[in-house]
Amino acid sequence: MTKPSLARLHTTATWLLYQSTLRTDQKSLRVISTAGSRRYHYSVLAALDEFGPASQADLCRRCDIDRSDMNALVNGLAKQRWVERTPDPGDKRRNIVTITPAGRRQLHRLDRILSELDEEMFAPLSASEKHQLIDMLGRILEHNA
Amino acid sequence: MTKPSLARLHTTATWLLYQSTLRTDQKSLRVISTAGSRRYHYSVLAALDEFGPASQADLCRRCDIDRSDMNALVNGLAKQRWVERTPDPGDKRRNIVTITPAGRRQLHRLDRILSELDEEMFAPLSASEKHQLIDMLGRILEHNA
DNA sequence: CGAATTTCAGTGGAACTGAAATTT
DNA sequence: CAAATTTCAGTTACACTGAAATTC
Repeated sequence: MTKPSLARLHTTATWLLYQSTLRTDQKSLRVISTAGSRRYHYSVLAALDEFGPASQADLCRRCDIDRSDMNALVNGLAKQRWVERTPDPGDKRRNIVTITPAGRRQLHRLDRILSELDEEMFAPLSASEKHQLIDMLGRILEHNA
Repeated sequence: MTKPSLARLHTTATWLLYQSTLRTDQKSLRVISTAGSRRYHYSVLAALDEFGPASQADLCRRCDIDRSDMNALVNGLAKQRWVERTPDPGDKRRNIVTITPAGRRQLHRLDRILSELDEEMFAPLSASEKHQLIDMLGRILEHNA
């Protein structure tokens, strides 16, 4: 579909942000699901890869994901054998979640398809513009945290 | 919550776009609902204000909203007396949707609170940066339409 | 005791799909 | 007949809430 031509919607950043996300999101969800994953598989696997094994609560804080959703996420990841969930011997409340070699492969698969998609969807921007966009979004994110 | 510190997520525009929107959206939904509206009340009322009475299908095309959702939207707007839905005498398949004076007042209310919010949420950006962001998002929107 | 962790049940707005009924 | 419009029923992913059970 073409973008709406409504004057006032086109001058509000919130609206443009929402609509842009809607469109980039549809595409990214499509390629993520063809890879057998969901959106947040990426951030959880990335967190485990970057910081090592962690409890679910740690992952929640690190990825900014709700505890309920994290539970369901780890269920799904464990079913695919992309992570292992083992009880923490030092603290019986906790699970320790660890990424598996297969999980790392899936992470790299997601790395690849998502960066391809990123290039495709932001193709109209020059390299410096894209860099600037990333910088601005990061600041917006922090400001509205 | 603070933003996740994951390295790769912070360099992908798609991800930052999604996360930024998530946060700006929570706030805008909150103020919209305190005004008694839903997100798309704004675009539908704006379209009626800007282009005059229209059929539901016209509104769908103009606002890029699904026909099912448009139906529900017009139901809600009509219940609040912000629009009137009358059969088109010239084409019995169609409804003609018209904005009421109360609808115009609601539109201006939404205009006000949304532009205030827009300023607040994008406060970290300078005027020229914000202008540039709006320009870039518009191009992304068109490119991924 | 209070606080943290995991887990489960459920809610709500949103985007979308498919199909029926009517009219052009 | 095909195409357009409205309407309804239902699905899906997601963000979130509340609460229970366990452990620190």
